[in-house]
Amino acid sequence: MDAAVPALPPLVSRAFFARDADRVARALIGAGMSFGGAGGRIVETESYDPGDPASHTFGRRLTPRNKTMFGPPGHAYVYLSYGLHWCLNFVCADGSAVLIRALEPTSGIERMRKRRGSEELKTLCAGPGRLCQALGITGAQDGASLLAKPFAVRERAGRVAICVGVRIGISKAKDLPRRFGLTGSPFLSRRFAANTE
DNA sequence: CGATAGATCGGCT
DNA sequence: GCCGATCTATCGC
Repeated sequence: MDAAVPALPPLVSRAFFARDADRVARALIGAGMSFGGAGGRIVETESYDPGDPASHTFGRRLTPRNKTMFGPPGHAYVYLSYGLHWCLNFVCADGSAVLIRALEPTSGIERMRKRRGSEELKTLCAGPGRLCQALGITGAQDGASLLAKPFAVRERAGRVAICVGVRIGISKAKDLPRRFGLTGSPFLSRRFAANTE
Protein backbone atom coordinates (compact mmCIF):
# COMPACT_ATOMS: atom_id res chain seq x y z
CA MET A 1 0.00 0.00 0.00
CA ASP A 2 1.20 3.48 -0.75
CA ALA A 3 1.20 6.01 1.99
CA ALA A 4 -1.54 8.64 1.83
CA VAL A 5 0.46 11.20 -0.10
CA PRO A 6 -1.81 13.97 -1.40
CA ALA A 7 -1.79 14.07 -5.21
CA LEU A 8 -0.61 17.20 -6.97
CA PRO A 9 -3.49 19.12 -8.49
CA PRO A 10 -3.92 18.33 -12.20
CA LEU A 11 -2.13 20.23 -14.93
CA VAL A 12 -4.45 22.67 -16.66
CA SER A 13 -5.64 21.95 -20.18
CA ARG A 14 -5.67 24.20 -23.19
CA ALA A 15 -9.34 24.98 -22.50
CA PHE A 16 -8.32 26.62 -19.25
CA PHE A 17 -6.65 29.41 -21.22
CA ALA A 18 -9.24 29.62 -24.02
CA ARG A 19 -11.40 32.11 -22.14
CA ASP A 20 -11.33 35.84 -21.63
CA ALA A 21 -8.41 37.14 -19.63
CA ASP A 22 -10.46 38.38 -16.68
CA ARG A 23 -11.78 34.91 -15.97
CA VAL A 24 -8.39 33.28 -16.43
CA ALA A 25 -6.73 35.91 -14.23
CA ARG A 26 -9.15 35.00 -11.42
CA ALA A 27 -8.83 31.28 -11.98
CA LEU A 28 -5.05 31.56 -11.71
CA ILE A 29 -5.07 33.01 -8.19
CA GLY A 30 -4.00 30.11 -5.99
CA ALA A 31 -2.94 27.99 -8.97
CA GLY A 32 0.59 26.59 -9.24
CA MET A 33 3.14 27.46 -11.88
CA SER A 34 6.74 26.50 -12.40
CA PHE A 35 9.46 26.72 -15.02
CA GLY A 36 12.15 24.10 -14.98
CA GLY A 37 11.03 23.02 -11.52
CA ALA A 38 11.27 26.48 -9.97
CA GLY A 39 8.08 28.29 -9.07
CA GLY A 40 5.20 28.47 -6.65
CA ARG A 41 1.64 29.52 -6.06
CA ILE A 42 0.30 32.40 -8.12
CA VAL A 43 -0.84 35.21 -5.83
CA GLU A 44 -1.20 38.19 -8.18
CA THR A 45 -2.31 38.67 -11.81
CA GLU A 46 -3.52 41.35 -14.21
CA SER A 47 -5.67 41.04 -17.32
CA TYR A 48 -5.26 42.75 -20.71
CA ASP A 49 -7.29 42.53 -23.93
CA PRO A 50 -7.67 44.29 -27.31
CA GLY A 51 -10.33 46.68 -26.01
CA ASP A 52 -7.98 47.92 -23.31
CA PRO A 53 -5.85 51.02 -24.05
CA ALA A 54 -3.13 49.66 -21.73
CA SER A 55 -2.85 46.40 -23.67
CA HIS A 56 -0.14 45.64 -26.24
CA THR A 57 -2.97 44.35 -28.45
CA PHE A 58 -5.09 47.49 -28.14
CA GLY A 59 -7.07 48.14 -31.29
CA ARG A 60 -6.10 44.72 -32.65
CA ARG A 61 -3.03 46.12 -34.32
CA LEU A 62 -0.57 43.39 -35.10
CA THR A 63 3.09 44.29 -34.54
CA PRO A 64 6.26 42.17 -34.37
CA ARG A 65 6.24 42.25 -30.60
CA ASN A 66 2.62 41.30 -29.91
CA LYS A 67 2.21 38.46 -32.38
CA THR A 68 2.39 35.81 -29.66
CA MET A 69 -0.43 37.52 -27.78
CA PHE A 70 -2.61 37.26 -30.91
CA GLY A 71 -1.70 33.59 -31.23
CA PRO A 72 -3.35 30.52 -29.74
CA PRO A 73 -4.16 30.39 -26.01
CA GLY A 74 -1.94 28.43 -23.66
CA HIS A 75 1.37 29.97 -24.68
CA ALA A 76 3.79 32.32 -22.93
CA TYR A 77 3.98 35.91 -24.08
CA VAL A 78 7.25 37.36 -22.77
CA TYR A 79 8.39 40.91 -23.44
CA LEU A 80 11.10 43.26 -22.21
CA SER A 81 9.99 46.13 -19.98
CA TYR A 82 11.96 49.35 -19.58
CA GLY A 83 14.87 47.85 -21.45
CA LEU A 84 15.82 45.56 -18.58
CA HIS A 85 13.03 43.48 -17.06
CA TRP A 86 11.27 40.52 -18.63
CA CYS A 87 7.54 40.10 -18.03
CA LEU A 88 5.61 36.82 -18.33
CA ASN A 89 2.05 36.61 -19.62
CA PHE A 90 -0.25 33.67 -20.27
CA VAL A 91 -1.99 34.04 -23.64
CA CYS A 92 -5.79 33.68 -23.42
CA ALA A 93 -8.64 33.91 -25.93
CA ASP A 94 -8.70 36.34 -28.81
CA GLY A 95 -5.71 38.61 -28.25
CA SER A 96 -6.05 38.70 -24.48
CA ALA A 97 -3.51 37.71 -21.84
CA VAL A 98 -2.81 37.56 -18.12
CA LEU A 99 0.31 39.15 -16.66
CA ILE A 100 1.76 36.98 -13.90
CA ARG A 101 2.76 39.51 -11.24
CA ALA A 102 3.71 37.53 -8.13
CA LEU A 103 4.27 34.04 -6.75
CA GLU A 104 4.51 32.54 -3.32
CA PRO A 105 7.76 30.59 -3.81
CA THR A 106 7.40 26.86 -3.11
CA SER A 107 9.94 24.99 -5.23
CA GLY A 108 13.46 25.57 -6.46
CA ILE A 109 13.83 28.30 -3.87
CA GLU A 110 17.61 28.11 -3.58
CA ARG A 111 18.02 28.29 -7.33
CA MET A 112 15.72 31.31 -7.42
CA ARG A 113 17.63 33.03 -4.63
CA LYS A 114 20.82 32.50 -6.55
CA ARG A 115 19.41 33.95 -9.76
CA ARG A 116 18.05 36.96 -7.90
CA GLY A 117 21.09 37.46 -5.73
CA SER A 118 18.80 37.95 -2.77
CA GLU A 119 17.87 35.90 0.29
CA GLU A 120 14.58 37.67 0.90
CA LEU A 121 11.74 35.19 0.39
CA LYS A 122 8.91 37.71 0.49
CA THR A 123 10.26 39.65 -2.48
CA LEU A 124 11.77 36.74 -4.41
CA CYS A 125 8.88 36.63 -6.91
CA ALA A 126 7.01 39.82 -5.92
CA GLY A 127 6.65 41.68 -9.21
CA PRO A 128 6.73 40.61 -12.86
CA GLY A 129 10.39 41.47 -13.37
CA ARG A 130 11.58 39.79 -10.18
CA LEU A 131 9.49 36.72 -10.93
CA CYS A 132 11.06 36.26 -14.37
CA GLN A 133 14.54 36.80 -12.97
CA ALA A 134 13.92 34.22 -10.24
CA LEU A 135 12.52 31.57 -12.62
CA GLY A 136 15.08 32.27 -15.32
CA ILE A 137 12.49 33.33 -17.89
CA THR A 138 13.58 35.57 -20.79
CA GLY A 139 12.51 36.42 -24.31
CA ALA A 140 13.71 32.95 -25.28
CA GLN A 141 10.44 31.67 -23.79
CA ASP A 142 8.21 33.93 -25.87
CA GLY A 143 5.77 31.67 -27.71
CA ALA A 144 6.55 28.55 -25.66
CA SER A 145 3.68 26.26 -24.72
CA LEU A 146 2.47 26.42 -21.13
CA LEU A 147 1.09 22.89 -21.41
CA ALA A 148 4.45 21.18 -21.75
CA LYS A 149 7.79 21.11 -20.01
CA PRO A 150 9.67 23.03 -18.84
CA PHE A 151 6.45 24.86 -17.93
CA ALA A 152 3.85 23.41 -15.56
CA VAL A 153 0.58 25.10 -14.59
CA ARG A 154 -1.66 23.33 -12.08
CA GLU A 155 -5.24 24.00 -11.07
CA ARG A 156 -5.72 25.46 -7.64
CA ALA A 157 -6.93 23.11 -4.94
CA GLY A 158 -9.82 24.35 -2.82
CA ARG A 159 -11.28 27.80 -2.47
CA VAL A 160 -9.42 31.07 -2.17
CA ALA A 161 -10.40 34.63 -1.27
CA ILE A 162 -9.67 36.94 -4.20
CA CYS A 163 -9.23 40.69 -3.96
CA VAL A 164 -9.49 43.11 -6.88
CA GLY A 165 -7.95 46.48 -7.61
CA VAL A 166 -6.54 48.77 -10.27
CA ARG A 167 -3.42 47.78 -12.16
CA ILE A 168 0.09 48.88 -11.35
CA GLY A 169 2.55 50.91 -13.37
CA ILE A 170 0.36 51.87 -16.31
CA SER A 171 -0.69 55.29 -17.51
CA LYS A 172 -3.68 54.36 -19.70
CA ALA A 173 -6.98 52.89 -18.47
CA LYS A 174 -5.61 53.11 -14.97
CA ASP A 175 -9.01 52.89 -13.30
CA LEU A 176 -10.04 49.47 -14.61
CA PRO A 177 -10.34 46.83 -11.86
CA ARG A 178 -8.18 44.25 -13.60
CA ARG A 179 -5.63 43.37 -10.92
CA PHE A 180 -6.38 40.26 -8.88
CA GLY A 181 -4.74 38.98 -5.73
CA LEU A 182 -4.81 36.32 -3.07
CA THR A 183 -6.32 38.11 -0.09
CA GLY A 184 -3.82 38.69 2.68
CA SER A 185 -0.85 37.09 0.94
CA PRO A 186 2.56 38.35 2.14
CA PHE A 187 3.99 37.67 -1.32
CA LEU A 188 2.14 40.37 -3.30
CA SER A 189 4.12 43.01 -5.19
CA ARG A 190 1.96 45.60 -3.44
CA ARG A 191 -0.90 45.50 -1.02
CA PHE A 192 -4.47 45.85 -2.16
CA ALA A 193 -6.83 48.41 -0.73
CA ALA A 194 -9.22 46.61 1.60
CA ASN A 195 -11.71 45.59 -1.05
CA THR A 196 -11.89 41.84 -0.99
CA GLU A 197 -14.73 40.31 -2.92
C1' DC B 1 7.68 54.84 5.14
C1' DG B 2 6.61 57.65 0.85
C1' DA B 3 8.65 60.00 -3.03
C1' DT B 4 11.85 60.21 -6.58
C1' DA B 5 15.68 59.54 -9.86
C1' DG B 6 18.31 56.67 -12.73
C1' DA B 7 19.25 52.54 -15.27
C1' DT B 8 18.66 51.01 -20.14
C1' DC B 9 16.84 49.73 -24.78
C1' DG B 10 13.24 47.76 -27.93
C1' DG B 11 9.08 49.07 -30.09
C1' DC B 12 6.55 52.17 -32.32
C1' DT B 13 5.20 57.02 -34.18
C1' DG C 1 12.77 60.71 -30.64
C1' DC C 2 9.75 59.30 -26.99
C1' DC C 3 7.87 56.29 -23.87
C1' DG C 4 7.17 52.39 -21.28
C1' DA C 5 2.44 46.20 -17.98
C1' DT C 6 9.89 47.66 -13.58
C1' DC C 7 13.28 47.67 -9.98
C1' DT C 8 16.73 49.51 -6.90
C1' DA C 9 19.02 52.89 -4.33
C1' DT C 10 18.69 56.98 -2.07
C1' DC C 11 16.74 61.08 -0.08
C1' DG C 12 13.52 63.46 2.95
C1' DC C 13 10.34 63.40 6.98
